[in-house]
Amino acid sequence: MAHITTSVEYGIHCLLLLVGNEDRPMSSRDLAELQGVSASFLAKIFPKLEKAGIVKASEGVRGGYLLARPADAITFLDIVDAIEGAKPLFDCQEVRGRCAVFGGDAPDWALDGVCAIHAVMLQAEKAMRDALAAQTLSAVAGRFGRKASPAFFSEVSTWIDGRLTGRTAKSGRPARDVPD
Amino acid sequence: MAHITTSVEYGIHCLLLLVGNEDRPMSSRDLAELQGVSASFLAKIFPKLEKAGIVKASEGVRGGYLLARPADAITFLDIVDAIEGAKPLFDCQEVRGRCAVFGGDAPDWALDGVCAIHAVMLQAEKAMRDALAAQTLSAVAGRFGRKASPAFFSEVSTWIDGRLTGRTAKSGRPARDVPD
DNA sequence: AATATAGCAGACTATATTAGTCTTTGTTTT
DNA sequence: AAAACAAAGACTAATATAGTCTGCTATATT
Repeated sequence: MAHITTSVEYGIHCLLLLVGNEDRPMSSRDLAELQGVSASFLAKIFPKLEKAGIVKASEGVRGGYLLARPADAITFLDIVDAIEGAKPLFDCQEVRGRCAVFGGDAPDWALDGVCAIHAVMLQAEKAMRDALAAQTLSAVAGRFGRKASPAFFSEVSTWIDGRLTGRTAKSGRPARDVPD
Repeated sequence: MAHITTSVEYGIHCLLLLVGNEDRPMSSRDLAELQGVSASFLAKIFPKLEKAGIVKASEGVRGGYLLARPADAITFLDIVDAIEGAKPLFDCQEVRGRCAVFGGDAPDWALDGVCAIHAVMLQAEKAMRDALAAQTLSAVAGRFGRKASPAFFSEVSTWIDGRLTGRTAKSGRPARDVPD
């Protein structure tokens, strides 16, 4: 699989939907259905985002998730690290110490500091992480907003409202379904 | 596993040993033993480096591998792409088209161009690739050379010579073993 | 010419990770 | 009390990686 996983992709899509949504928590189920992805899979992603302080959860019937911070204080790097746990781009096997001429006992100069190859990889990883850190949720949401049709956001809002008003009032059925 | 694999790590270690080795092909077996890694695993890596034009192979008894180009014309990116086949950092699932408000038929504006999230990931990937492309084999070899003990290179050279003179002369036994 | 040593290709195994499901528990609103 | 939520964890399936083994062809040395 790719280094940046599907979990991150789903997570970011959800967080973008939460931008500008301050007072109406959204459940992971609704977020999943709105986007056509697996609800039980999303349910495993959000606790990680919560532990990282990116979203805050509220339990109970009208519970759900909201952004825990302003969208311009959440970077893509924050999200990637929250979900994937800062996994390294490269995992050095320390081959340098195994050279046969050392006869199983590598000298100090050979093991001192970071392996020259590893150093290059760390530099590349930093370049990637810097690029991710330069992108905030609000910037990307803004970019998308400029592209989306004007009607889109109100349609989404209506969809969510339909979801919420369908709750508890009558049955578990979403409000889009034909009422009796 | 990490995105940049152990195969790449082994490959680069071997290529660094081939820098400055113009007229004495080294077999993948000797490269493996010199570095204490699996010979059969290395044997699967080198054909990829050859197809990419990074090394050239010679068959037969005194055969092996040499760099196919000057070491300052081989970048880490060349090596990573040769071995891993340019695999993407991020594999976009095109979630944007599945939004429930589209009702299964996403409008053009939603699918136009590259997904906003994907664009960020491509930018991060480019930053990483640029960093890898900026590092040549000769630069890293030079950096290592400044760090290594002066005796190291002649010890390695002696080890290789021992390997080669042991060939064919008597048996498969390397020349380091006691002669009769 | 014979042989050992080389590259190369492909089948094979083991293990780890990822994507995804399902069940249980506890909380909160209505 | 019932329904809707979060959260935790056990579980499965598919894929990728690391690594082994076998067989084939080519070639330099003897």
